[in-house]
Amino acid sequence: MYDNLVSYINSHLQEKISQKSIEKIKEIFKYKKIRKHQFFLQEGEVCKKAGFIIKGAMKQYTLDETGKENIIGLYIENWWVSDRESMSTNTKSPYFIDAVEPTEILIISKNDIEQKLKELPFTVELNNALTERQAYHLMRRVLAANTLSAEQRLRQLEKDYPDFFQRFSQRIIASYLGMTKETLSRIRSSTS
Amino acid sequence: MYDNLVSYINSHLQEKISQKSIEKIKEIFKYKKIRKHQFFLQEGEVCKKAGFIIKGAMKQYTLDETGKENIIGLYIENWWVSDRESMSTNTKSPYFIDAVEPTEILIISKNDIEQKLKELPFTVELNNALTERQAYHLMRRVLAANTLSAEQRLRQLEKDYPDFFQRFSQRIIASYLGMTKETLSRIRSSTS
DNA sequence: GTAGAAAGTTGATTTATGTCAACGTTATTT
DNA sequence: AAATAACGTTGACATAAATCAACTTTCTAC
Repeated sequence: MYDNLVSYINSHLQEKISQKSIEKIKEIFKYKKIRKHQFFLQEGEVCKKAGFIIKGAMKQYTLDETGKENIIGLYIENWWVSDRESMSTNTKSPYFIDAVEPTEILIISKNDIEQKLKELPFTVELNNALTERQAYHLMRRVLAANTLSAEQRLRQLEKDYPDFFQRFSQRIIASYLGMTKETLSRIRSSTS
Repeated sequence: MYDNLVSYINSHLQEKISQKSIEKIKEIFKYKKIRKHQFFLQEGEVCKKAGFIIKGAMKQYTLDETGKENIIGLYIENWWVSDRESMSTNTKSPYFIDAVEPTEILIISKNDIEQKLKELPFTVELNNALTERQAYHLMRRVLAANTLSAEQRLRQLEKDYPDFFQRFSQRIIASYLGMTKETLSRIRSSTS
């Protein structure tokens, strides 16, 4: 159950974590099943946790006045979900995060992050690596949004994250790419 | 000369840094003047340094085939410039960074970051704080690009970074916001 | 201080993408 | 298995923003 997380951690560090650390991780992270459509985080909450997806898929989004979802994050196995800004600044999150499929997740509370996780030697390095990766990824998306056409953004996603197309509906992918589902459908039907 | 940097560092930490650390900083960071249009980083280079702007303004951008600048970052006093992805992954940068005004900057080399800076107790915490802030900022920009109209994006920038409008030309701001200079001009003239 | 370049403005036109609507298909739920 | 809802496709149309071009104003460099 914790294998994914442990190998994930190892893959982001210079050296493997100790058996003792593994035990600690098993203590701190709680296994949870999340049904489809169930929320991990809701708008207005202050985010008090982070989750590591073992199995399943989730989406992060805002809702506008008309009820339309604006999807800004898609996550599958071996990805983290959280609103780190809300967590670290203690402010209400503008985001919803919910499960797109039945999902299994390892959850750690903000308290445990701050208290128990800090004792583990690898967390600082790991946290740094993850935040940096997230920043690079977001930078690419800003550049894509500012300079690429709808079709080019789609092609980039097909190349970078081909798995997404098996896991998320076109409606969801379209929103993630900042276009309508109709536009996505037309691009696919013309140049498939 | 180092005052800006020291107070910047203090403002991002729980407790003030020691006099000894300040001395160390003065040793490690080199003061440099950069003329207008001079490059801090060019496309194709592996980025080997980071800079802290004391005075002046810089822009970060890619160039497309037609020679058009796609601006993805604008920086003024008390901001950092670097391509951290290039630096940490040792890959060629796709970005140019140059000075928009005569600029004064404190530069630290990658070597010194890895060797000398690591000894200082505050750097890990600081680095984390900065990367997180960058990530939050980028997330806002992705959301803005995907969901806001040209006018709304402009209004958001006017609100968040009013200083930019005194420092950067409309051509530059338009590109940063992902629109043409003509569109920006029209928005400003209609609803000024 | 003048010449040339860059920036900014405005108008006419084009284009990519959004919106609205109708309809068939595929999933879900009970 | 039927009923319902969500998804995906297609067409007609609307619209925000890009493009192209001409022109004025402001910088910048010699």
